[in-house]
Amino acid sequence: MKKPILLGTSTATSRTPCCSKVGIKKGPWTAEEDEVLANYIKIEGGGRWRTLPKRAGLLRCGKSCRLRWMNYLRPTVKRGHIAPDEEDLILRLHRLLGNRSSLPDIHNHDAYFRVPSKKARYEYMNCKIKGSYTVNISRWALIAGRIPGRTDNEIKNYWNTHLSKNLISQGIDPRTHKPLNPVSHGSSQANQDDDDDVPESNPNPPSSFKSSELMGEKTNSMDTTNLESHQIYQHQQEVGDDCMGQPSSSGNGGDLVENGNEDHMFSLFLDSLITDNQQQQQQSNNGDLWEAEIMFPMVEFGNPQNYFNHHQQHP
DNA sequence: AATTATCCCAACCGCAGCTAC
DNA sequence: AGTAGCTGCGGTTGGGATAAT
Repeated sequence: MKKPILLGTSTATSRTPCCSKVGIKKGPWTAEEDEVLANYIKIEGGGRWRTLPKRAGLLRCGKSCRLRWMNYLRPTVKRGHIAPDEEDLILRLHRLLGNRSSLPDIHNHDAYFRVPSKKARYEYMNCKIKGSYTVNISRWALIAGRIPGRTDNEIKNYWNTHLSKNLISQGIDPRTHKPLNPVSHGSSQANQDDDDDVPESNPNPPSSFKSSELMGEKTNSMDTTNLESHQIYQHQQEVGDDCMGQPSSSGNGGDLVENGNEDHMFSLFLDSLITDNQQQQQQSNNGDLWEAEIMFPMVEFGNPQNYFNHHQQHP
């Protein structure tokens, strides 16, 4: 159901709609519109979405243009079925990243299991570096960023229509990746959290897992030499916001070089998590997700570097 | 063959934090 | 400091495609 418009909020009252509803076309795009949009972006570049439709001569709102470009018209977008290895990666990344509401409050580790404030969540998801460099690492975008040619919308749709149902049919809560009926796995674990709405992603968060260590997911490059020979991992560079090389409003084009080391480190860290998660599943009796979750060893590592070092020492 | 049910995904919507002024 | 506009995200919907009856 549609959420009610909160007229009392400052944003709701002050914001003008993204487009004038009068004369704006909605619904499926025609081939002609696609051509106009693609040609325009090819020549003029993307960005400035609000004014782009007028400049391009389209009777669409900017958001619609952006969405059409990002999810369909971009040359790097891959069409077709999700491959099994892609599906596997989506599952593992979703387990690692959890639901949006389970993202840890990085500024208050004691509150790790509580639903973080939206502010904290935003700061976690858009790690702000040195006041000018923000990198969006939201869940679907992050997952999509690991799968070349796939968009966050596609990943999200695939999750909602396929993977979540598969998990439910296996008796697994797709939100928490834990059994829907936790009794069979021991009540102490299942009921340790009084707040039923809060998934228990990582019972032992890294103590120094701070924002500066979470960055660069969508734009970084990576060294895959020490990782599993998974073809997917090797094309991460394609994933970035390819708005024709224009920096986004959030300043993605900022301190990439300056932060390259941390950027690289986080990428390696995430890959380590993925690899480790896969190993845990293999070791846990044909992929018993519940057992693998319990065994997840983030507690051993105070920060991503330690975690990564460990994996290099114990591949 | 016709009708109904279900699936799937492209597209829409509102929200919230950002930057610019 | 306050406000307006921009961007991008997650959640949701509508309708076409397909399957079942």
